[in-house]
Parts: sequence; structure tokens; C-alpha cells
Amino acid sequence: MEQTKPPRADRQLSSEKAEAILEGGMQEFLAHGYAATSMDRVAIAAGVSKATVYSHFQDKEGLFIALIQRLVEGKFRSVFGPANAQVLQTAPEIVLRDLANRLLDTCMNEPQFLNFMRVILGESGRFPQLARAFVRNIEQTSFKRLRQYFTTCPQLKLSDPEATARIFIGTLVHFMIVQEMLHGKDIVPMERARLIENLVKLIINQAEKT
Amino acid sequence: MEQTKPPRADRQLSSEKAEAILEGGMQEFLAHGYAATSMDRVAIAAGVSKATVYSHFQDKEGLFIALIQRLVEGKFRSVFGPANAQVLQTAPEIVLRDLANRLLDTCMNEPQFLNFMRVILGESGRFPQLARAFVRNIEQTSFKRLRQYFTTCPQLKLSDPEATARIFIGTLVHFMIVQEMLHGKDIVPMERARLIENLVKLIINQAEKT
DNA sequence: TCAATGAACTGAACTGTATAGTTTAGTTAG
DNA sequence: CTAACTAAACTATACAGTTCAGTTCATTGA
Repeated sequence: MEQTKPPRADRQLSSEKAEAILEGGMQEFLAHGYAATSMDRVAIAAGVSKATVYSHFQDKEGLFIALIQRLVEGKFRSVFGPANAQVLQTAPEIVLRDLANRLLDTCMNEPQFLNFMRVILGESGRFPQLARAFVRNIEQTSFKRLRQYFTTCPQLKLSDPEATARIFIGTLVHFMIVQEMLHGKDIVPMERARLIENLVKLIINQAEKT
Repeated sequence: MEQTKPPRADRQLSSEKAEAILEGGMQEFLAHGYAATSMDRVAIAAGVSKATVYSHFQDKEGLFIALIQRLVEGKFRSVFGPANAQVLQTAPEIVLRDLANRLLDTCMNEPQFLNFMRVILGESGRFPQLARAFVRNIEQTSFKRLRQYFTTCPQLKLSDPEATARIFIGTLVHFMIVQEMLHGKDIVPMERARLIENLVKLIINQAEKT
């Protein structure tokens, strides 16, 4: 078969290649971590020549940083869910339960999210700027949103909304880490709904008490 | 120096060398992660020849697994602190506050602990058996201990001690991850005592309510 | 309409270094 | 004497990053 027909003539646009490289780099880096990822495999995954990779990004570290920054600022920023508008009309019990469920759902529905967290946590010693970007874009945002809700919700009068927000998010994130990331589901089983129910009640009762 | 009993069946290798290799491997693997650690540097760190490393351990993966298993079962098992005996006489408020402080202290006092967690979390996708060993030896143990306390403490009558234990530990572990591991101290500052105070009050009030 | 230009890209070879793991010849110590 | 150990060389592979000759294609200019 001597055919060499190029089936499709792609327009040579630099930004499309850059996009493909970031996409291929995401696959590789999230699957194997920083050190175990090779630039040859990134180029193959991106469907691009190695030289093109190095014409768009300075080096392996530069690609990795650009890639993680992008994920932190875009793709995974929505993990902690957007706040609805008329939540203040709804009972806090329901709002909080829904929020918790949405937060944990997002981790399951984004299959890459667990690997993303693994890379962020595993490389947080060698790439502290990426860890800080994660905190700034994801943790801080969710703290702020929840504290805001705790502060403005008429039925809730918490003495320290910020600390309560930390307890809420911390409980759920740790649950996700132990059950999913560390494969603890069968070792320390716990129904998601049961944990959420207790967490929500703890906060509601606290508010009623004051 | 008293000598060890010379067993004969299998190969008899010096346990001192094995110890040194595990120690050197710990330094290297915890500092650089699995993929970025070289066996040459492990041998140098252990003060041992490379051939000796391979006579004690089958390969890099075998050394890594043996090493992490050991850390999980020994060195870092105490992180979540031993339970005292006469705690049941003390007010729960004080017991829980002390427990939380001890838990967070241990992370600071064991400077390697953060890197240990980074490796466990970062490699949990490629070494699920190590992640499970971590859950079995550290998370499960602390859940059990705290649930036991919640169940037996006369002043506390929690409706779900297991879930409450998860909330307690999850809040503290997440705090440690965000503030220390992800370098979030300056981005999302939070006094440790303030968080602990709120967490403890949340649980105490819940108990009084019932 | 048709070259001609030039920038983006390709594939493959290439450099230099690092790696996992083995082998060998020789040394130490019980 | 022997078994653990050492130092160093060695094999074979992989990697980051570069170079280069050649291809593709859109734009230009006549």
C-alpha cells in the first residue's frame, strides 16, 4: 500500500498544537506523576512531534507548571461547586446536604480529579507554587463561599462561620481522600449519607443552640 | 556487642546492613518520591555498596514497598497518639482539645511525616497496597480509638460516635494538609486553637443537646 | 492563476547523561 | 575457610533536550 494521501490538511495554527500538547501532557502527567512522565510519550499522546513540544514550552518543568496552573484555574476549579441563587430561602439542612453531595459527586464524576489531587499533593514539596495555586483557587474559594453562606443565612447564627466552613469542607475532603484516593472503602466503610447527615446535624444543632 | 542467633536455613545477611539500607532508602524516597529516587543514591545514603542493596532487596520496588510498610507499621503509627488511661475522669472538652493538639503537634515534630504523607498520597494510584496499609494502620486505628472514647465517655452521648470520629479526624487532617502540606498558611490563615475550639464545642454541644 | 516565500511542523538522528540491575575480582571478619 | 561485603566496571535502556533536512500550507505578489 503505497498510498500517502494526507487525509486532511490541518491549518497550521500554533494555538491548536499548544492545546493538544497540554491535553496530552495532562494525560501523561496525571497518570504517571511528574518524574515518571517522559516528554516522548507526551509528544505521542499529543499527536505532535517532540520538537513542536519544545517550541511551545521551554522544558519539561515549564510544561508541567503551565499545565497544572491551567487545571487549577480552569477545569477543576468547579469541583467545589457553584452556589445557587435562591438558597437562602431553603432550609439550611437541605442546602448543606445538597452541597456536600455535590462536592463528593464531582470527585466521582471527574475521573481525572483523583489523579490531579494525587499529583498536587505528591509534588507539593517540589512545586510549592502549584500547591499554593491550588489553595488559592480551590480551597480558599470554597471556604469563602461557605463562610458567606453561613454568615448570611438567617436560620444559622454560628459563632465562627469561617471555622465551621473548615470543619465542613475538611470532613468531606478527608472522607474523599480516605475512601477513594487511599482505597479505604472496604477497610473503613462508611456510608456517605450517614457521614453527611451527622455533619449537617452537628452544624444545625450548634446554630439552634446559640 | 551481643550477637544475633545465627539462623542457617535461608541466606543469612547482616541485619545491620538491612537496617542501614532501609534508613538510607527512607531519606531518599521520602525526599524525592519513588520515580525520582535512584538506587545509587540510596546505596550512598545507606553507606553501603549497591550490590549489598540488591542482595537484601529484590529490586527498587521491593525496597520501596518494604520501606513504606515498615514506616506505616512502626515509625508513623504513633502519629495519632496513644490513649491515656484515666481520660474518662477528665472533662471531654479537655480530652478532645488535648487530643487534637497532640495530633497536630506530631506532624510538626516529625519533620519527615509531611513527606511520608506526600509519598503515600502521591503513589496511592500506583501502589494501592501501600495506601491500604496506611488506612489499616493509621486511619482505622485512630477512628477506632476515638469512636471508643466517644462511646464510653459518660458525659458524651453521641448518636453516631463513628461518624463523629470521622468529622473530628477529618477536620484536623485536612487542616494539616492545607496549612502545612500545601503551604496554605499565608493564603488561608487560621489559628489552630480557633479551629480546635470550634470543633470541640460543636461536638460537646451536640452531646449536651441529646 | 501561479509560483515564491516563510513560518509551523515533522521525523529521525544525535548528544550527553542517568538509570536499574549484574558481574567480577578482591577484601574483611567470624 | 566461608559468607557477607566492597568498589568498580559493565550492559542495556531510557531520558531531556537539540539539530536538521525535508514537508505542509497560507499568504503574498505579479
